Amino acid sequence: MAWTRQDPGARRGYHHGNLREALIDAALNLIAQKGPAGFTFADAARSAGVSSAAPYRHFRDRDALMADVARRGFELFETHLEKAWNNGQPEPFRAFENVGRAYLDFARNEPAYYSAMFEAGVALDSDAGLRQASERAFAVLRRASEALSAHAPAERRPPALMMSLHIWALSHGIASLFGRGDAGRRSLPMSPEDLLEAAVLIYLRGLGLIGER
Amino acid sequence: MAWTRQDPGARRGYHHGNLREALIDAALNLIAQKGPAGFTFADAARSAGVSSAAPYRHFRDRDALMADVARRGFELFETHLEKAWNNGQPEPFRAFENVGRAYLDFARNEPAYYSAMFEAGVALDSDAGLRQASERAFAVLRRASEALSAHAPAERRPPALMMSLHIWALSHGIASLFGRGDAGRRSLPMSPEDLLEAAVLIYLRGLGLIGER
DNA sequence: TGTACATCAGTGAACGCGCGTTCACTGATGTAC
DNA sequence: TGTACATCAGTGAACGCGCGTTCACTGATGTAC
Repeated sequence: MAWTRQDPGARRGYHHGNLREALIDAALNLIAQKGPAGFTFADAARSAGVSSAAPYRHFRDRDALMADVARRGFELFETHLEKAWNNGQPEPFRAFENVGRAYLDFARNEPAYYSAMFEAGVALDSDAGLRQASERAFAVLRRASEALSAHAPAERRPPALMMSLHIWALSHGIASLFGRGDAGRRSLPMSPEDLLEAAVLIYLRGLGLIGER
Repeated sequence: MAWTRQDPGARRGYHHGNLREALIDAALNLIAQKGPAGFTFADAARSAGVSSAAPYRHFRDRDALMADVARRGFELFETHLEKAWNNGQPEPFRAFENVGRAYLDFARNEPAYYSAMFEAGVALDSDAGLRQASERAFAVLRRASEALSAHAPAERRPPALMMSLHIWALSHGIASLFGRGDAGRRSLPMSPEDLLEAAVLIYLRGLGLIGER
């Protein structure tokens, strides 16, 4: 837990040095432990080893902190998805599946970010940067869908926006129902990854983007 | 707000008469207004017009109340889905789409139940009846998938369990991302219903359960 | 290089508030005879 | 039908607690000259 700097001796002097980051790390830990509703402003201050008044130097209130966590989450999410898509390399269909897997990986490995992004009830309009970050993450799905859609004959090319919304909803549904790290609320006869992969294959076949097996 | 019996004059005497129900109604209202984390045990008591100690006669704590709300939600959900499925009448594919629409309707019209069921972090094991109710609701999707799957030629009949999990995840994903009453967080170029219907059609085509348009 | 000063980023004490929970109590209801 | 009694379902006062927030303050840092 070195990053939370609970140890006063670790500080460089009177000033914390990096309190803003430390508060965000503390929030992530607390969300991961107790759920998106399970942390307070005072909690975060305590974890970071500062007085309960200190966070007000960096965030207006708990919601502002939460919104910042969500924004960072979307930015991280975007880079993960982008890396998985890898410009459609080595091959678009394979890359598309990698994106799906990256989606589930993120939900599982970063449950705190995922909660803040999708479950904490943070209003997307609360911060312009937040909405932008959210849209940039979605844009990766959209670009991937476009690249795949372009493989279809022109006369029956599926609309890429709709396609990306479908994939998003499917991934999100599987992630929130079955794919979370801690809870794992419902048991499954297969892994969330296999479940998603099967669904995407069926869906793409339905679009005529891949052959009849 | 007659159902919350805020008016002391409406009570029949010293006893409330129906406090358990009133507390659940109060919880539903408060969840709908302020989100699943946005109500307290004391809040519910106040809404029902009783002292803050009264709820302890009916629920162990706030979580127990929440679990009961979720259980009732699943039961209501089941009856809605069952009614929409209507034993596959008048025709299985049409009935299947009705189930999808009923799913979204429920999420939109009963956001408080939906929150308690899927977003409040209620552990399914906290109550045996809760898990059962949850499974019975899912069983409707499963039966519908089986009926549809049976339409395929025996040698390439899709596994109904997987199919129902896919439909569930898709519906849940669309409902939570786009289909909620109050927030409506993300705007769409089409209605959630149309989005789901399109996805289901593509999916069923991918399974070979409906023809190539 | 040194000094004076402005600004920044913390402290810690204080406050009001609402929540959860317990407790002895009491009015209302149901039932045995 | 009436009475005595047990049980049920509330009251209301009290408590300790932690949260959010404000405030005057002060040590640390940066910068102009």
